[in-house]
Amino acid sequence: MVKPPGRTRSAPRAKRRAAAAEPAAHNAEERILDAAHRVFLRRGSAGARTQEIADEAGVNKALLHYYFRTKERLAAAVFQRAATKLMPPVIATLASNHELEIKIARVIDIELDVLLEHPYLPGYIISELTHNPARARELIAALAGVSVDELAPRLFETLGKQIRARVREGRMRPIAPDQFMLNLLSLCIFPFAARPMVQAMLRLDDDDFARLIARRKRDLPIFFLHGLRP
Amino acid sequence: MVKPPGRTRSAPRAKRRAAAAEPAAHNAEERILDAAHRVFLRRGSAGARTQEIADEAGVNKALLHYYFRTKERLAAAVFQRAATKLMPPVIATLASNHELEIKIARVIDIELDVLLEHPYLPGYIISELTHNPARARELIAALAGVSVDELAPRLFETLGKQIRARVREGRMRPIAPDQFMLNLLSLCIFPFAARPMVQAMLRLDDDDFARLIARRKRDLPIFFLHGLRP
DNA sequence: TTTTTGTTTAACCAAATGGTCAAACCCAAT
DNA sequence: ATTGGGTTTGACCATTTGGTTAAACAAAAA
Repeated sequence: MVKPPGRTRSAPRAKRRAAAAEPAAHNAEERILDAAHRVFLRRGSAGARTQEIADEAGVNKALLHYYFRTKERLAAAVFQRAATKLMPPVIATLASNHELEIKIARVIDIELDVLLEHPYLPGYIISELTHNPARARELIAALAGVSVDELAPRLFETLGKQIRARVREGRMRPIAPDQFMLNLLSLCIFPFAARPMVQAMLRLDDDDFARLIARRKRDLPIFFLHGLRP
Repeated sequence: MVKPPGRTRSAPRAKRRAAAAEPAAHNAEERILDAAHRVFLRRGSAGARTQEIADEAGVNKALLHYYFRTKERLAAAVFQRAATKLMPPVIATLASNHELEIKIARVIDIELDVLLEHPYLPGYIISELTHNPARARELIAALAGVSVDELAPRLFETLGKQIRARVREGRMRPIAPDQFMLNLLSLCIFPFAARPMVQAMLRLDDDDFARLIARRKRDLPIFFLHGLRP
């Protein structure tokens, strides 16, 4: 007598219970989403099992179909959530009105902080996007609520303007804004995306890796700025 | 009466037939491996289906258990093959005795060429490594046949020596060899790893993307070298 | 207290999936 | 022509997996 199959599910609104018993806390829907996040991130959406998610959420498997109709929808929810955590900070900073040098320093600082806190996001997102290119649309949609048609041009416009100004002053070589951004993001994100490879190749434990990133946080701004000098 | 279960399978050695009929050519084992390569790359090893591989190889599903005992082993074979295509060129170049500036130019040139030919390798490898960290060992083992204990030190030693020389000449800021390599690889590989994201965000079709990479091929060496100047 | 409404579960189910096996097949050597 | 070994296949199987359903539960509304 519940949930006529096909209905869009009006979000259940339970909100009592500040801290529950066994697993963590929160209401069931959130616990499921959190568990799904963990499981999807370590297994990928093809490798993730609904049973494992249910177990990790301390919940019956059927309940996760009650809240999220299908595994696919749950995966989409997790992906959106992950992408939202990763991209907006950078976009916002790059689109801001700060001076170019400040922007660079800020993006590096912010991005590396976010990534240190969620080291496996890049690997997950890249994996997801590689095996499910359709997700790219969801990603850009989630970026800021605004469409990419609106955001990207504005971002590249201000960025390009700033670059041209620096070039006129003779303080910078010309560079296309998209290459500018690509270089910046490459240097920040890649080490995390390739983290297992990096750790294996350089024989680093987790602490070593954290130190490596800390060093990058110091060095990258200079490296990047010098790279653009005439 | 064939293949006693548990035996390691002595590699079958059929080698006649220069060009066969339907699918492509080659003997069955190779066709299977090729098909597996394609399927694993686009679906990931968790998402890949043995049936799809068999179909794409034009072969009965049982045959692929005959040649590769399990899906897991087939996946390992494909991974090794993929990793081998991607890493050795760079390693060899970096470990060579060329001048540092030449090395940089060469690595960028070679790596971008390889990646243009196999654009989805980075995404696949990162995905695989993220969801199956154990593969990291296989990777470094496949790198050159030599163990990482042997290769990495030699590589970083010559690299470090060259860097220190340049620093002494006042032509370069000091930088740790691992950071040097990480920066170089980041700038080369990331755009391919994040290709779906990049294309969606910058609204590029495949040709646009190829042009973007062509431009990088010109710009990266200068960017990288300038980044290291004092 | 009884009803009602949203939540949670145990028990099931059909389809998909990796894997097996005995038989058929092919081709070279006897 | 017969034999013998590697190769290929159709049919089959046990499990796993995403998904469903009817019933139980809990707490607020009547």
